[in-house]
Amino acid sequence: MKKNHPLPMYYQIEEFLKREISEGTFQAGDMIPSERELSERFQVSRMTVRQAVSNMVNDGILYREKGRGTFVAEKKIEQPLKGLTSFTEDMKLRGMTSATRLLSFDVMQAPQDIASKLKLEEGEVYAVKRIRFADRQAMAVETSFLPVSLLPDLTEDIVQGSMYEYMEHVLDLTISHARQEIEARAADENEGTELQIEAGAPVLHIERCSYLDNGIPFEVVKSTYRADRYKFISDIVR
Amino acid sequence: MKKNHPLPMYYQIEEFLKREISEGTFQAGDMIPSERELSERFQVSRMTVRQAVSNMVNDGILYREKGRGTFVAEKKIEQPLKGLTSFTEDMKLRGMTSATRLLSFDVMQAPQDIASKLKLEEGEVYAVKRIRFADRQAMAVETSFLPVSLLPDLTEDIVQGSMYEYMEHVLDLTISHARQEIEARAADENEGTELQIEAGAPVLHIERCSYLDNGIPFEVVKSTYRADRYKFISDIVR
DNA sequence: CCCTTATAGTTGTCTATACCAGTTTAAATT
DNA sequence: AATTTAAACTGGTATAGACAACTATAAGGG
Repeated sequence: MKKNHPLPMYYQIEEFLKREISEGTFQAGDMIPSERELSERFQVSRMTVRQAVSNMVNDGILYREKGRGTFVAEKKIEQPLKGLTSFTEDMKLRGMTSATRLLSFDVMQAPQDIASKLKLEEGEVYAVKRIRFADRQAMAVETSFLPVSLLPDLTEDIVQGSMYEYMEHVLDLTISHARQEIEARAADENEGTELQIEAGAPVLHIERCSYLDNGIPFEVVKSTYRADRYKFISDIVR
Repeated sequence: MKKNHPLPMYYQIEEFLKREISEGTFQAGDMIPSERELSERFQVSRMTVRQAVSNMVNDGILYREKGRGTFVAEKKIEQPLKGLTSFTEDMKLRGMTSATRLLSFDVMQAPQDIASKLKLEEGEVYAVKRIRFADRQAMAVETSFLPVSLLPDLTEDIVQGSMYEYMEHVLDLTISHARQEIEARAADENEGTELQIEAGAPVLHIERCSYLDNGIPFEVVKSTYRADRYKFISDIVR
């Protein structure tokens, strides 16, 4: 425990508690040391301990009972199959190598439906069209629409790499959630050519609108996946 | 603002802020008064104001930017689109009337893939095949497999009604979560006849394995939806 | 033996203050 | 006028206490 600068004390206490839980020192249902005890052990004020514990309660790792103590919660459902992922992350999870070919990168006036989904009165969007490859085979064709106002300095280079990475670590934006619509379609001529399948073959069409933690929508993606190679998997809770 | 007993001060401050937001005094993107200003206005310490604001930040109503201020978030997505629903519930949410026609109700030795997904060494399952209608039109054909061991007294009558209702309220089982695989296919002859579409038309095929809160799988459902009438919608978080 | 009553331990709420780090604005300087 | 600097904000972290509300346990009285 470093008392001075490096990391906030409450954060170090969180890490200590999480380590003890993962190592089994504190098991599900066990009471952890009381706030006063922890504050004495780490030589910090009780409010600081409370901040650490409160964060973990919010994360569902601990729960408090007034007058009794603070306890370790049952471990949550196996990591709910990380929900919102980029194509690159998704393929990695499936153990496949991914690649991308940029078809076009334009700035345009937002089409009606896109503007409404991105809540833009009027405004320009980037339109990024890419073909996604998995294990060297065309898997999907994908068009992303992003507001220029949010990402003023987007370049082709960034788009070629991991855009989520760029947004989260360079621009310091936090990606929060998305709503997705999935339907089956027959491939049209264009999609057929791009995905090297016959027109009329079934494809999986996914339209996703993603949001930042402040609730602002930042991306609409329309993807078309080859149905013979791609299966969409998700976990849901009741 | 009552200074003494009735409700905690931080709670009253939360209510004040929520009211101002819902009345439009503070709109999405607006900065709310600073913590120091609020603490002076309500004659409480800044830490108390922080507790109110922190709760609302955790709820996604507000967001903080260090050095700048605290702001009202865009109003969140309408109800997080209840995840795991039955066909009946799903159609109701979409504002459609639903109906079901039972095609067959059998007890059989579990097929290989079903047995493995239900974690049955060997054992019998109910196989329930149904056509689902929405607004009087065929929407999907669906086959459910359920272990006889878990639902020894399942009857045709129950299956005709709401099975989730029966499980949760009669058998007192708690349905917890499910994993779903979604893919696009071309309808085969059978599906075409049952759904009144041409063979080869695109359909959405969904396979779902559902679990109780104790982790035991209790149902595998294979559904085929008409692509021209059904779109699968889900919310996901990062 | 059962029931009541202290008592000690827990979280819940709150105070008044302090300093830090980042952002914006206004003043001072060039 | 443009640039730099300083001041005045903002939220982030932390202290050292205090009393209230609730729970479990141990002591005492019937």
